[in-house]
Amino acid sequence: MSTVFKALSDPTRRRVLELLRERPMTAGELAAEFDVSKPTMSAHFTVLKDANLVDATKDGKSVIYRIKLSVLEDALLGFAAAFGLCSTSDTEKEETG
Amino acid sequence: MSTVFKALSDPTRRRVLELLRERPMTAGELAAEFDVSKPTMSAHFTVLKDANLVDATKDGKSVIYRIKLSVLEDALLGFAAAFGLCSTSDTEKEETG
DNA sequence: TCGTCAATTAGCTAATCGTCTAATCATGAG
DNA sequence: CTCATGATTAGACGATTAGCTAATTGACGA
Repeated sequence: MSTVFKALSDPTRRRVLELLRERPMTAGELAAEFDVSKPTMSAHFTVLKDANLVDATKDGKSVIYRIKLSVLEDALLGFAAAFGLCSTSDTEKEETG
Repeated sequence: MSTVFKALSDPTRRRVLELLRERPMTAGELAAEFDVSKPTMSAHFTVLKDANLVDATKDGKSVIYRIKLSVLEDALLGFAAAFGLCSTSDTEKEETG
């Protein structure tokens, strides 16, 4: 949980996720969208991988990154539901204490 | 946005929010729930205040903290909605498109 | 086997974070 | 005013973070 929020706390990484929401992209394609060096982007990818928010698969010389929406959903909506902020079908509960 | 996610990235601060979800509490009451020093807790409160996730009001010698659910909701659900994970503005309704 | 390209690792720096103790501020009681 | 209490500020310290350049790895094509 901490790793997810930590990953989301950086604007660059949030933007990466938004880009991946459109379609899977290679590390190079993603890096081209930002003003920082490729090694820096690689570090961001590692943070996202550690948070289990993206999936990396090798394709020839490239690495294709895909967003894992279910993990993002679990973290965000699960946490929100704990505060009664969202009704995720089965996650609604009544804290009687 | 970054400040909110950064605030949520620490387990102590998430727990503070969960406690405040039950009822408003003073800094001392909150600090008593954790194993860290009061100045450390005060620093956590500052992070939460900077993220606009809590509100602090002075009451005599004490300071009462209250959660600002609407801000948490805005950040979490707003971001989730950007990924099609939750309905945009109707928390009652199902997906409207 | 080489050379090239995509990506990551290695090594470094500056800044930020979480934590502590000690000191300070602010309020209410005597 | 003086003291005690609740809370924050000041200052320090180790760990982590985001960033860079340079070097390395891994997968092609010639």
